[in-house]
Amino acid sequence: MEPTELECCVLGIVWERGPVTAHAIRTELLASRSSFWSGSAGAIYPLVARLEKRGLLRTEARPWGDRVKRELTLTPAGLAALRAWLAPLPGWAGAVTFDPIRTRLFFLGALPAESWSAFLDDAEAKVRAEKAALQAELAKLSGRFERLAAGGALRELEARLGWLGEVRRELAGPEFC
Amino acid sequence: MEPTELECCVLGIVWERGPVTAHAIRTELLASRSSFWSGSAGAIYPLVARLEKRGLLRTEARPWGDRVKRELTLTPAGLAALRAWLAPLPGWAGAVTFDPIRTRLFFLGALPAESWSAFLDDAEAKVRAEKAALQAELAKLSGRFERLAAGGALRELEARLGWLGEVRRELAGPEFC
DNA sequence: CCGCTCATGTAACTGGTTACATGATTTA
DNA sequence: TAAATCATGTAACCAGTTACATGAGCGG
Repeated sequence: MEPTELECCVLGIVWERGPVTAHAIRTELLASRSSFWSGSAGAIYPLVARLEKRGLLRTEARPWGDRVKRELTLTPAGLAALRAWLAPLPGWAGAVTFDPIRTRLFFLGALPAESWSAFLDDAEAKVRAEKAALQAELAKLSGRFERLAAGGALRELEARLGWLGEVRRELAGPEFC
Repeated sequence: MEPTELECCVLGIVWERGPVTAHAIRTELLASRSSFWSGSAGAIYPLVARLEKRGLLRTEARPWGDRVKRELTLTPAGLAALRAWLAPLPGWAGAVTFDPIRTRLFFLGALPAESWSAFLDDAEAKVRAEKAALQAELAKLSGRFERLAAGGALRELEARLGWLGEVRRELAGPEFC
């Protein structure tokens, strides 16, 4: 079966970070700025077990007290799966992404016109906050692709801010509609 | 319990389109450019039943042959739920969205450097195709908020194209990393 | 009368969430 | 030594997917 985005993302993290524990993967996902990746234990541990059963990951158990610490590495099949996921891109890769603000704007007419401005203030404040946090993080990144990816996220947030400004001008303007 | 994004989106569609059948909601979601909204029957029909049980939707059964056609309308509680969903925005509303291309770029180093350019070509072609389709659709839209939302989606796609160009320049440039 | 669109559903499955449970190691 | 962090898992649940099943109405 087609692996999920999260599964392949985990393969990618293992590829990049060398031998890692499932816990380290979790913390990396939890640190991600995107709300898409939760990294809950209930997602990661079964997922890792799944990938291991499919032969994409290999775990090496290290004694740690009277428990074991399981360090994950990619198998050749795992690397192949990662590469197959990277390219070619799925058909929907270019599709418009899910933006909760844009989705809500569709139905903004259900709120009284007096509150539209407050809605836009709220949206702008939240995007700006995210942008500031991302910029602070970007300054600390060193990896080539990490920086490029963060740059993309930054451009996305800037596009949203520009758009919110346009929406504000349009809604403040002529009411003929 | 907190309603899901899909549930509230359905409330919004019912608010906007007046009395509609569940089927019409499906087709509207299926037509959406975002791959996020699938509108499968197995999602919509149980969802509508759920919203009805919670008193957010009311259905009026119309005889149609020897079956019934169920037309949905918002209840006052449904309108209140829709408004509560619209504002205030959830804390994560400003977060960076999920972009499959950006996610993959993180791990592009797992592919040989010779194939990076093909990856970017592929990504650019897919985003451009989406942009063209969206522009064609935008020309046909008439609703104020519909147009504004589509404009936001367009800006997002343009930001991604700009970013892909930047990535290309960066990767073509100095290899010192 | 054939095929398309409108229309309503169900059943099995699955990936991910929330919440819980446990214990080792490190650091203040 | 107490608190924070590292570490591994499980159980119940749930929303959404895929695939299936059925049938009305309509245009060619």
